[in-house]
Amino acid sequence: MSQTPPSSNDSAAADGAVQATPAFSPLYQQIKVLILQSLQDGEWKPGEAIPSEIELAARFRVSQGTVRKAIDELAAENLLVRRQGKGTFVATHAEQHVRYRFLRLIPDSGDVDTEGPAQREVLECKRARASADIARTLGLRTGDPVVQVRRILSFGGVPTILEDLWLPGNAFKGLNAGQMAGYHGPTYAMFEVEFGVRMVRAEERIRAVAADAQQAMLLKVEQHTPLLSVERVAYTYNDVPMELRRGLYVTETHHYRNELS
Amino acid sequence: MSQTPPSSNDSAAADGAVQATPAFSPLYQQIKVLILQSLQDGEWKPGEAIPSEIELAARFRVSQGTVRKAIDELAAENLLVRRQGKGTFVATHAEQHVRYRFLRLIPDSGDVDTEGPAQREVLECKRARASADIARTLGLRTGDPVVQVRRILSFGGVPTILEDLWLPGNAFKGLNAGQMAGYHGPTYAMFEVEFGVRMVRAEERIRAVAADAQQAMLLKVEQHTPLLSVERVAYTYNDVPMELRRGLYVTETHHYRNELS
DNA sequence: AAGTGGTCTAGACCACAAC
DNA sequence: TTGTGGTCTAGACCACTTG
Repeated sequence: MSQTPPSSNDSAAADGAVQATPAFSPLYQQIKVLILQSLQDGEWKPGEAIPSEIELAARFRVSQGTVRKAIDELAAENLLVRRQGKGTFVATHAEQHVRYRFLRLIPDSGDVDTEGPAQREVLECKRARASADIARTLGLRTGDPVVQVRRILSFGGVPTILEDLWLPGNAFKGLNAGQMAGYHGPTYAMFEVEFGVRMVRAEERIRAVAADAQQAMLLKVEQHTPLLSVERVAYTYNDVPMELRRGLYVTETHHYRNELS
Repeated sequence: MSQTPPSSNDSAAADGAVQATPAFSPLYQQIKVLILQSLQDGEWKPGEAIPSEIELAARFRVSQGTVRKAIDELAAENLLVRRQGKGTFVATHAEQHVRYRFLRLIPDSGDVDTEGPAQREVLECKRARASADIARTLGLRTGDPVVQVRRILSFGGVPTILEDLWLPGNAFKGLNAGQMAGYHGPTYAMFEVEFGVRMVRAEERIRAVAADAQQAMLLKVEQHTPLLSVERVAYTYNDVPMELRRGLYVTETHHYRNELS
């Protein structure tokens, strides 16, 4: 960790490109990258505590304040969770207060708790080969192995979400319907435990569509009922796409909630 | 600004309630409130620079680092914008890179720039009285004066958004169709300039609905076409609601983009 | 009591923008 | 050259958790 000056750019020349601007990178950003690296490498697993700020400061040969700023940013990105008096922990989808952080559909009453968690029914869970567009969004090649899942989520017995998931076959070897249905808690928490894959962020594209005959049957609504089409790409560390998900949401008694700021 | 100790709780007893925990509030939070107060009071207007960190530190009798932390949080909330070497500025909807920050509908191509800004057609702009539910969400009483606007936004000549807006009559006295249609740039930027109202954050509830006869006609689509229903409540400083907006989005060539993290 | 994160300070220096 | 925000440090002390 060079300190004086804070190395203009530590990254080894990956290719022959020459940067006109040396891209000054603050020390705390370099520390952030190092911590991120340890997270990726699984040195600290979801739910575990990472070393204390003082330990990390010693390890990286910087002041506690610099480590603090790096951790602050990682906490702001929901990769770490700070708990005063206890330590800093690797974020996980299994925590109570962030459960279903990525599920934005809530009952119109707003009272998520009375409803409880969704009931899951797995219709299909099979190995397949990636089509061209699925391969593209998952960063694979056409024909590469993928796991495909189709399921229905119900709230209070009412089928509300029909979802198709595509996952890279290599990372999710051995995923089966039993796991998808049996795990208690968010699917993403199961992915962490069973496959060591932690979803960090996601992008969604939302449209309004009309239910076709099959979709209407599965969701127990009239054909042509307007549905929310939610296409999600979820990413692990380092912006690596690890899931494509296409969902159809019934919005009779629920709505998709979003906060703009 | 009490410093030793950092006043356990400065707020005067608003009611007779006794707090079991004194609710320790860090100095920088108190500074944050003071800055927020100045923003609300219009001491610094959108687009203007606020005093330098050193000046604010002197004014509040704290160190620069404490002011910095307060400003950091306000910048993270998009209330202030820092520009190295120049100063810290009050955020505004008129800035180029945050224009239409609250409009999440983008063309499927993803290329927002080729499309350019929306064409606005104001169908209606009238004074009215708040119905019960509109009064409730705007924090008014039923029958209080409101301004109601109906308009259509088109992209490349294609009508895409049909919107109804309700605004508190007192704050938006004198708003007329000419202003709504004539202003170049985001409507929220016009609100800042003409009425001194800055929208800080908003909540949206999204559903899929079918176009009725009138909506279909106005948006030039088939009746029963699935549309995205977006109900937004926008807030100024201090979580005061200042706008209710009900929009219907055509999602044939556009989609609502959302980022989860 | 010991260890963790959280706050606050003061000072030095760097990067950027404007004059 | 000056003034702004941005980084980095070192140390003191506070608040929270656990033993």
